[in-house]
Amino acid sequence: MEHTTAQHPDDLAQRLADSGLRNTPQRELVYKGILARRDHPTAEEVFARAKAEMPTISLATVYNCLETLIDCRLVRAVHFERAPTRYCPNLVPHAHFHDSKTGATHDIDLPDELLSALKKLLPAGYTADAIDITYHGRCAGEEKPENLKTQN
Amino acid sequence: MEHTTAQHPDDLAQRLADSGLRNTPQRELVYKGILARRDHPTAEEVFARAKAEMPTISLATVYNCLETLIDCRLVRAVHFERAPTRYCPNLVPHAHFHDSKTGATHDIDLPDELLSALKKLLPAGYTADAIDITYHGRCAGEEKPENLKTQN
DNA sequence: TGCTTCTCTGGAATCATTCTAAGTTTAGGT
DNA sequence: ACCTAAACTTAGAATGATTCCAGAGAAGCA
Repeated sequence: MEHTTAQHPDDLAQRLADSGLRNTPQRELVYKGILARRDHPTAEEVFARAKAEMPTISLATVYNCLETLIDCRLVRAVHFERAPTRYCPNLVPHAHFHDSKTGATHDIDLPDELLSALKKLLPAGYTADAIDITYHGRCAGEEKPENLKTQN
Repeated sequence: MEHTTAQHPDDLAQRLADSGLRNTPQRELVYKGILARRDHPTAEEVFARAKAEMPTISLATVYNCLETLIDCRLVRAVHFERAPTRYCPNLVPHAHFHDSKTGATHDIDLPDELLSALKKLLPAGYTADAIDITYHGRCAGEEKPENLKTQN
């Protein structure tokens, strides 16, 4: 459970340096693509955003960069069933609400009490490093958005 | 959130009939394979168990039967990251603890209070049909089991 | 019995992701 | 400045779980 909040492109260089990694244009671009909108993009979507600025960037590089960002704890991977992995720059512990109609994803903040209540459910000897929580349902007033290029 | 408890091979015929589906040897076998052990097998593992009794059964059929069992609410699909889907005959609302060393999976019962506390976190207008909760961590006293054919 | 529908099956197809091998860049040491 | 090793990027091949497909089998019922 990591509470650090970065959220800013400038933090990237620092975090990379801390991990003994290099700051590259590709990594900046990928991070920027995730930070640009809080819409939990897939690798393909990040790829598309990056490509707009650097047409030569490859999908493999996007995957590599995403992996790096996760290692640096600047980004979290989010999974819904076996759908393509989504990437999230919100580092505060939170759950995800997944709208089954529109496919939109919303962050839900988790109070500390709730997290510790969850941990209390574990039998003796069990240690949780992380708890993933996903709500599946519908949120009113959110019809399928006209422009869903980056949604779903 | 479905609370019905079936857990017995005999319930299969009834549930299938209720859904207007046929009871077939393959469906019985697949269900039996999941009920046999509470070890959250993958489709491949269920396939292996079924094949032992019916060598002609195909993997596609196992996938079909699993889908059917899920539709009948006799089985739940469980996902850990993008690893192969696992299948679970425990229908009582519960979370999963995933041991990151051994890969073993344990059910964790969820008190109703906790589920309603979780639902209270949702903004107005959000309705959750289901909440998936997964713990990632280690449980003491469980070294990598000697025989891990069906684990991990 | 014959037809229609539901199932099963093997193999091909899909698709996100990872791997590979080769080319490029970079930080340091000289 | 120059060289080298290590870190990066890239395109394309490979992987692997799952789904699709088209044909063959059973089962219910008119």
